[in-house]
Amino acid sequence: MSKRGPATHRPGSAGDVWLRPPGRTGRDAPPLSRDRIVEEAVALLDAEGADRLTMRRLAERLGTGSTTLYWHVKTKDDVLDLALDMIFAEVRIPSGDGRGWRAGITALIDGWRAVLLRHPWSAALLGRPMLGPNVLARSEFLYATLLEAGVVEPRLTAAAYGLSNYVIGSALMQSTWLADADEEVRRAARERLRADRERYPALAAHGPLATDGDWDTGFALGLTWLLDGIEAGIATTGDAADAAGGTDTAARA
Amino acid sequence: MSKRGPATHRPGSAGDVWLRPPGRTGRDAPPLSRDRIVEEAVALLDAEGADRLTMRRLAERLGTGSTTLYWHVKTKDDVLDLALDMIFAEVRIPSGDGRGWRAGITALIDGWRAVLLRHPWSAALLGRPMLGPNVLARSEFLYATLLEAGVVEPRLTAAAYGLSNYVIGSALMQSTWLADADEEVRRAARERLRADRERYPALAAHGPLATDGDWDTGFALGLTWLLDGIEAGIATTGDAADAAGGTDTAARA
DNA sequence: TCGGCGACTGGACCATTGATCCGGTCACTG
DNA sequence: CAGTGACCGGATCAATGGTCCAGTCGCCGA
Repeated sequence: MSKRGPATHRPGSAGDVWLRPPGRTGRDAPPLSRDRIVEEAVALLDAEGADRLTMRRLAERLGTGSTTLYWHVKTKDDVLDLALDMIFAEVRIPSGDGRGWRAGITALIDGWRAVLLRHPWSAALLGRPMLGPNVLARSEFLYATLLEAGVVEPRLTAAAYGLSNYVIGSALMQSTWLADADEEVRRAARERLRADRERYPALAAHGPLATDGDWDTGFALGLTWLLDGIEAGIATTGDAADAAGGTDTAARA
Repeated sequence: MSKRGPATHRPGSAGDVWLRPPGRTGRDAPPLSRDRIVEEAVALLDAEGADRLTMRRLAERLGTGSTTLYWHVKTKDDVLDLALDMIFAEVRIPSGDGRGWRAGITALIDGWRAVLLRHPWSAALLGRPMLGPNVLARSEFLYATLLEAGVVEPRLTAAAYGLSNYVIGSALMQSTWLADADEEVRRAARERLRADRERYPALAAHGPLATDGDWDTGFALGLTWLLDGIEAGIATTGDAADAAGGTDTAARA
């Protein structure tokens, strides 16, 4: 390693002058923008999980020093917030065609859930205010669709929140349970539950560990229940019911 | 401080012999058990939040050195897991009196939610397998009650998960939104949303920021929807409906 | 042509944190 | 009273988030 080491301290010059490539200190990669950082952060998070994301590792992947990142980003939390918002861009906002509000909302929620599961680290980050443009756009669609469907105020907030919270909770639990130490913790937990069978009879027989898998139908069922409840509220109140132009509303009522 | 300092290194002797109280190196507090650690951890978490919990601070509050904690506990995550399970002991498990399954489940879920909101740090920790005895006991009650009510398998898991996920998501969002930088971030967010009013019209008019507060009725509404859906499933399937001994089931069907 | 200015980069450095090493102390037993 | 095992803690390590400040590069006005 030819101990040039920390003694000389010549910042910027990576070796002798003769070895230094011309122009921009070498390295022809795009000049490191906030977007590139976040993009790479998402890749790193996808690949190695939330706790393996450090500023140094991220910088290394980007071919720069860790300090440089702080010029584009104030703190590490910024990176996380930006990454969280970025993946929400993957959720396609359903076009407001004539397929009714239920179809639109179902599509949105399903896409939302798919994204959260595709990036398992995201579930653990949901405990922070989500105010990025992509998140807001999806929420806007949700509120707008519910409004068009005729949902009014005491129930409007409940519906929007209920749906969001349901997705978030489901994704959080599922990705926790799946990603966290695959097949090892789960078997240990199963064993432990079977050992205490007399203490938790129902849980041991029908618990989440017994029926491993098939989260999808369970999720869909719960979603249906919520939507049914919302729809029933519209029918009861009755006002502005078919301002939505959705045939689905009338059909199911 | 009379620089006796790090030079001498006399472990265990906190000062001269004359100053040392007799017996057990002084300090008459109970001899530091795992329970006492977790108890204090919960107190610290309640008082200062999740990110202020360090092993050193915790040890300081307990009047010991940080190293000692690792004799009772393997890692910091252990402390968090134990703390999370400990607060669930506060949730009273409803007695199976004749008030029907809906009343029991509602009571459980409400208690659950109350605890999560009373200890706001807990919401952020939900992204880890919850296998403590207290959590398991509550889940056991949930499953047992649903089984007694006559909910069968495709819908059983969906019901149990749906309810849990709904509480978790709701508590996560609410305590995030409330605890996180009170009244400052919220106003900034409100402002930002009002600024982009034309981009997010529905959100700005009826968003979570507009109708600040009254989370309770919203939560109750969503819970009703879920319970209605579960109940409808029982009525449809019809088998083993009144094996529960609950009068409520028959009454509402 | 040149001086400098602003955008950007990174090596050294700092404080904090989780965790470990290892030399202790204490109550209790034979 | 020696010995044993439960328990304690100062020093220390490695990793991490974040800052300081000395640099480099492209560009723009004089």
